[in-house]
Amino acid sequence: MDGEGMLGETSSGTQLENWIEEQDRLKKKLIAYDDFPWKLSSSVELPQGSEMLRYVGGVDMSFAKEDPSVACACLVVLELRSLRVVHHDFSLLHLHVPYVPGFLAFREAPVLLKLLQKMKDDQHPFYPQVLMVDGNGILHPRGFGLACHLGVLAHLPAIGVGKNLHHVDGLNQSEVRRSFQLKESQDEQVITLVGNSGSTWGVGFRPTLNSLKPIYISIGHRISLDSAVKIAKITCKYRVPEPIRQADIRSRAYLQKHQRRLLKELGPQD
DNA sequence: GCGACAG
DNA sequence: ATCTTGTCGC
Repeated sequence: MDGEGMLGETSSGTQLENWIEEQDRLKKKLIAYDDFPWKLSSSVELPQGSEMLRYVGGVDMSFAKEDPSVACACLVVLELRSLRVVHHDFSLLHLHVPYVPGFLAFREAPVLLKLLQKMKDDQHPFYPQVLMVDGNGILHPRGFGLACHLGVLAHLPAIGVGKNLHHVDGLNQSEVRRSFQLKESQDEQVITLVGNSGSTWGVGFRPTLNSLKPIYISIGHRISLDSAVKIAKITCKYRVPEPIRQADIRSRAYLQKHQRRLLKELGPQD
């Protein structure tokens, strides 16, 4: 009668407090600068032993309309130069954790981490050097979105990519659109997201001339905003960066293909 | 108090 | 996140 149960808890607020504590604890491990051995550009001579960025990962999840708790998680790895998928893996599961704005990671991170861990355990040659995440990084109420969460727990450089703006620190979509219009005469496709407090949360980015609606890039882990934007630019064939787009397409297709078996096997569970 | 709120 | 038809344009 009191609206509890939204989180499956018996005492309202307790779970949220735990989640906030967890985010604040992990946030202390966040690295907000380039912290990787590879290079983005080969314009200059390669110092001996230095490697290039070659394998870019992407993660996303899809859900069944019949039962929103039935989900498909997908991890893809693309070869940067060709933007071809060189690895993909899926996980079908039943989610018990609800989606709560600001706490997406507690719903999606566990299964995505498993997919990454599986590759690592197998010492897979295409294990990603950087991960693009369908969800924000520090562009988040407490500065620690899904991309940060995954990055820190997987010890992997990560980039947050949002298709909608999470309103934080006074930021809002119409404001971003106005900013683009002011610079529209020029070739400007990137708008820095500076909140009322003066801090920079990420950038609004219009990948193609067609896409009026921007995507929102923010730091996940072990990478600077500049590098994150560079990688977003070179992975965009369409509005959504290819690693995330492929994870999205494939997770949805896989879910549909196995829908019949899913509803029967996962449905009666619990 | 009311509205806003990644996926 | 998911539903859903057509439609405009290269």
